[in-house]
Amino acid sequence: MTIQAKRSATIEDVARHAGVSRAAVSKVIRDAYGVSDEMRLRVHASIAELGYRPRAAARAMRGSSYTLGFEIPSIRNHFFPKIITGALAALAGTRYQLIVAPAGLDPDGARQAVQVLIDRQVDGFMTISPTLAPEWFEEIGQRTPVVMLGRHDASINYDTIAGDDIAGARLAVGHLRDLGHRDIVHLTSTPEAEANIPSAPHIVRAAGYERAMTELGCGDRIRIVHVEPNEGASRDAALALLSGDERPSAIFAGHDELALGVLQATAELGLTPAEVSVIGYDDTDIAAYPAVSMTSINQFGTRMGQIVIELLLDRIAGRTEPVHEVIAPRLMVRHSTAPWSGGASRAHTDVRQNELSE
Amino acid sequence: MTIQAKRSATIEDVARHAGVSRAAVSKVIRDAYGVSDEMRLRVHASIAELGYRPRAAARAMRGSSYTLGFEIPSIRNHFFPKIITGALAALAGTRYQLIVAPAGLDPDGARQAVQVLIDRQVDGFMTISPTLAPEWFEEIGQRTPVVMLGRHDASINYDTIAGDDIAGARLAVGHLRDLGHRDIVHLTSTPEAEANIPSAPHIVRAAGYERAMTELGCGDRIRIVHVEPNEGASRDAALALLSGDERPSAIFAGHDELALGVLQATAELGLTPAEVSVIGYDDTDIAAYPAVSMTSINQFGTRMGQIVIELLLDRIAGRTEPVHEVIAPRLMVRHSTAPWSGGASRAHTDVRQNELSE
DNA sequence: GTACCGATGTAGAGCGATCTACAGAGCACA
DNA sequence: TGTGCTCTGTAGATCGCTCTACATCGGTAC
Repeated sequence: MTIQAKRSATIEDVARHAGVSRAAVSKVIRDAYGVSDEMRLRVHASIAELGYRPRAAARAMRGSSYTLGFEIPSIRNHFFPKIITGALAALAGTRYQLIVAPAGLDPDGARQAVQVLIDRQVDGFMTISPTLAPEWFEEIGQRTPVVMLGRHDASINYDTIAGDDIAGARLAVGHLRDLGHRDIVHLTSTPEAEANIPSAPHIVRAAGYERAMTELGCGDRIRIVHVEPNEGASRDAALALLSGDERPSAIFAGHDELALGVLQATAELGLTPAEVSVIGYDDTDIAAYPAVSMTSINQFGTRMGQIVIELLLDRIAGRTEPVHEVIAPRLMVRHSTAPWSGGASRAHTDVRQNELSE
Repeated sequence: MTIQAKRSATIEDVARHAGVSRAAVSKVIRDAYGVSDEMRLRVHASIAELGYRPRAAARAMRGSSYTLGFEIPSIRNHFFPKIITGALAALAGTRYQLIVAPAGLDPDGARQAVQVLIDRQVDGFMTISPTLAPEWFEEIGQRTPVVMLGRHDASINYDTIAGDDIAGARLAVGHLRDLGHRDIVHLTSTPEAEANIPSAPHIVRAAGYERAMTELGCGDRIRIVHVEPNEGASRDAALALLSGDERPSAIFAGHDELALGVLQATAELGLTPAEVSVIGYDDTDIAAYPAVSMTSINQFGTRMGQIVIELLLDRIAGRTEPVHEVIAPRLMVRHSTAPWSGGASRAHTDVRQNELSE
């Protein structure tokens, strides 16, 4: 054991150790054509003995980095880990690795995170950026496989995968309607920028809400409330809404975090689900937690993560036509929704547990 | 304009466009010594015009990649996002970027994730690996700055940052003791491998529990139950524990996820906090959620994330002596703990020693 | 006038892989 | 025996940066 910190082995060291050329070693580690069994064995033995690991940076200079990247907005949203879990499972057994670039805190964080991935020369990446321009991704998509998650872009140079937000909104409104609710408010978080991207999930959900309300005979009750995308703001908005004159009988929130804020407000006001039902979107684990037990729309995030990987690997393998996947959502009925009491003070909360989850 | 998808600009293009040498451009983008103001301006103008971005891979070949990496175990644990949030804040304004390598699903996932980061030649990384050998990190630490989070290793080639788990356990036990509880069981998740790392957080918490129990006059009631680290297993174990003859009056869980499983069990058995109090560790956001309202130990994860970045940047700047940070935890009292009712429903008899062994 | 000096810029090697082009061996077939 | 083909393995260029060594230049000191 030498004193100085030894540099770790390079392909050159392996080649010398095995008594072959660098190119030969390269072929072996890439499983490329033109290697005899005997050679393969010898090289693998040397690799093992020297503890050699190819440097991703050097590989990326000419070939591929064997790295896929995920750009993730605010990591505190519990929906995203589901996607990553699914992706990791799909990646097991391939030679590809996953890195995650969390969007930073400033407004331009998503774009920067995408740049981080491109700068690292990932072989493909997934992005969840409701606010970035499609044109930008069209351009990037010409060079690097891209999957956009959540948005329903009609892209040609990149793929998309999204939940069927129209159907999801329909499920939510339909469920409330079945329970006798008519005054259903939609609470959504639409930052200014997102308003420019009509294919963004929240925009589509809102459109789905309007359509469902109309189809179910509540077209005259359509009411959409916009709010900053955090639980506190949602609670405040809900408090105002629920203590005003025109109290709705149900609130359909654009995602679970908002719905949790609403639940907080109903708790503070002492309102039961029979008086004001609440339904979220994403079915994050906190919604499923028994003490919370919030009705929500499940988007099958784990499955989405798997498909993202499949789409990326397909593109890497050469596919050029765009694919637009849409996943049917599913209603998860829990205890935050109940038959409308008709405006009476208190009513029973019947127990309908739906324990299936991811 | 040509038809083919244009390759993005390289340093060569910028140099030509600005009418200077590659080396000059390199100096400008690295803010290195020996650049005139006039030159800096010209180069920056060309960079902007061409939309040039240096490739991380090429930089990593000779210099640094300006990338820091975080190895994160199971991303579904809500504690880790806090750390990342803190790190992102500390990173804003520096030239460094953060990438995250999620540990895969197989048993060796943590090691592989660390390798992913090393292969990508990050300039430094953080790891949360309760089970990997210190020797391995001592060796890596000679070449790359490493911060180990959670473990109390007495390392010399890498830094550590951890909550004061002895103090945390003391807070938990002390709080329960103050409420009149004596039969306090410690529920901990210790996979086989972790048992070999005495500095791992769960091991230290368990030791802290024993010490606190002894100091607070409950040395004869020490009972430690091991369980697989997931909510379901925890619930099952709690159900068994709470419906057995020797029902404890309180359960101190090694982390929130386990505590949530216990809460589920107490809910199913209809036990109130006055009968069986529950306390967790990590103070994840689900614990703070009003409907859950679980007493827990806060570890200041966001602050930890900041410090991790500071430690890494310090090392990169040349520090060689190890630093071992310890963060004092804080008790967050909520509604899952309450003064002991005195065992109204059942009397507790003798208490056996725990079954911890090898 | 010569020597020295600091400041600025350039030339060219080098990082560790991949990839293209090609050489040599072995074999089949006319 | 000569030709052509497949199969293995090698040589050497190359990717886009950084870094070391050195050239140049104007100013100052002696």
